[in-house]
Amino acid sequence: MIDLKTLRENPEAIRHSQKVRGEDVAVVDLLLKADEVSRQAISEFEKLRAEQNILSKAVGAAKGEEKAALLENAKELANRVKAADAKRGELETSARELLLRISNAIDLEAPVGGEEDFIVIEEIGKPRDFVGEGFEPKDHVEIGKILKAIDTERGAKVAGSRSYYLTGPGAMLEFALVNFAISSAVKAGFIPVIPPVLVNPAAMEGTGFLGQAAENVYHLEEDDVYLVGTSEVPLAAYHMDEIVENLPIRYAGYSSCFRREAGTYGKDTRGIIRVHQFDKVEMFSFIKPEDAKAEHLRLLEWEKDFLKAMEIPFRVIDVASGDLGASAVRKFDCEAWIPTQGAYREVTSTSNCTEFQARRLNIRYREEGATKPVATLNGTLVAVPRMIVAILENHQNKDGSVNVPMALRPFLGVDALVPTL
RNA sequence: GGAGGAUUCGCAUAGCGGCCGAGUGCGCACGCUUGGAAAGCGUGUAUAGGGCAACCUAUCGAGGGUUCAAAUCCCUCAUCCUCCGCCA
Repeated sequence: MIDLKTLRENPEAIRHSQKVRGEDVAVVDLLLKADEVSRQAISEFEKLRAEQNILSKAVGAAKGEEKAALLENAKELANRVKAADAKRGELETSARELLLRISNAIDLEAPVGGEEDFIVIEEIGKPRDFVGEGFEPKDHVEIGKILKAIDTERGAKVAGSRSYYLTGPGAMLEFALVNFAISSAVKAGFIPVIPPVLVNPAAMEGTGFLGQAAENVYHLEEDDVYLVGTSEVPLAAYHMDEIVENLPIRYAGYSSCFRREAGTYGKDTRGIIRVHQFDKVEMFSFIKPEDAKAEHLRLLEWEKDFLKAMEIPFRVIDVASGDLGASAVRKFDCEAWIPTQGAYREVTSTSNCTEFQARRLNIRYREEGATKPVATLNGTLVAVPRMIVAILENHQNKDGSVNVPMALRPFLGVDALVPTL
């Protein structure tokens, strides 16, 4: 949620933000009006309430006839207070609803436009020349089959489309990736966390996943809990309703992630690029707002380090305004080169959410006696299936074996994955 | 799933329907004292909204209700603890 005071002072900035995001601009002025009306109602209620408090005390002190007379007044006043309170409640609720519909005020440095309007910030590493090497690269499904590492057919049999088994070397690869990721994160000062993946509505709502993103979230109706699509949710909500100290606080969460992938029927139907369930190590920072931009670049740097360690060619893009989540003011994606698609595909992503999530979740820190909302940022360290895709495809050999990146070898215990009979 | 008990200011606790936004202890901050420290003494110590301010308003797990007035009475829910049952 955005800051109302800032909105009152500079509504134009929010109007502009809504516009470049391709979202409703009119809601800004509706909110301004609703805010004014509700504040008026609050002050009316408070005035009456103050009167009532005084009168009530008088009733308590009075005796006999005098008391009876005061009670008469007090009853009448109580009704007016009740009415004013109800009105206040209604107006506050409607103002809040409008407030929750407004996305975070975009970073003016973010490129303007839609999904296609990203800016490539840099390209790191060079795609391999498979033609020059004299063979046609196989896609990860095929290699996965040869290595007995990925089983999408049985995944579909048991769990439906977009499901898979990681077996043998595939499973070992996950453990190696996760162990490498966590140990790197710990070295960098992150606190490793295994969070709950089943969360209550407050956590889901507070992180902004019940808005436009709601259709991609699994909801268990009987118990009114949600399966998280990312550990960002439980990590952000971890400090809900708290005043935190010793910023920055950095967590590296390892969890399963669940996504309905509604409305993606035609896309990425082959393989494990887009799946309903996967494991991920996510970085999450709580930091002073003035340090958020610098932290965003640090998170990006850690993501780049990981991809470099995986020896995978990739590029970094600055995602355009229309393609940002509601909480993010700016987002950088790292896209790995996928040889069989001849394209860069998103493997990690980092967002600066400034104080947007913290305001909703009521997470603050102290500064000069006052409390202020913290800034929150998140970034993927490794999303396992997509990283496996990138590794298998980029490091494959003609015979279907796959070289293991140097950094992973200590964790995997082998230099190459080779087909077995 | 069943039966009890609990939830108050960072922690531990007190709290009669009006004198309770709330006492006490600990902790913390500042001051006095001291050569310095401890002890002792004193003062302060929740959050949020509104107002230039004095100040006002709200919040005693959450939400409803009764009442002129609710931390206190009633209802619903959540969480925690103990016991029983069941399962890991």
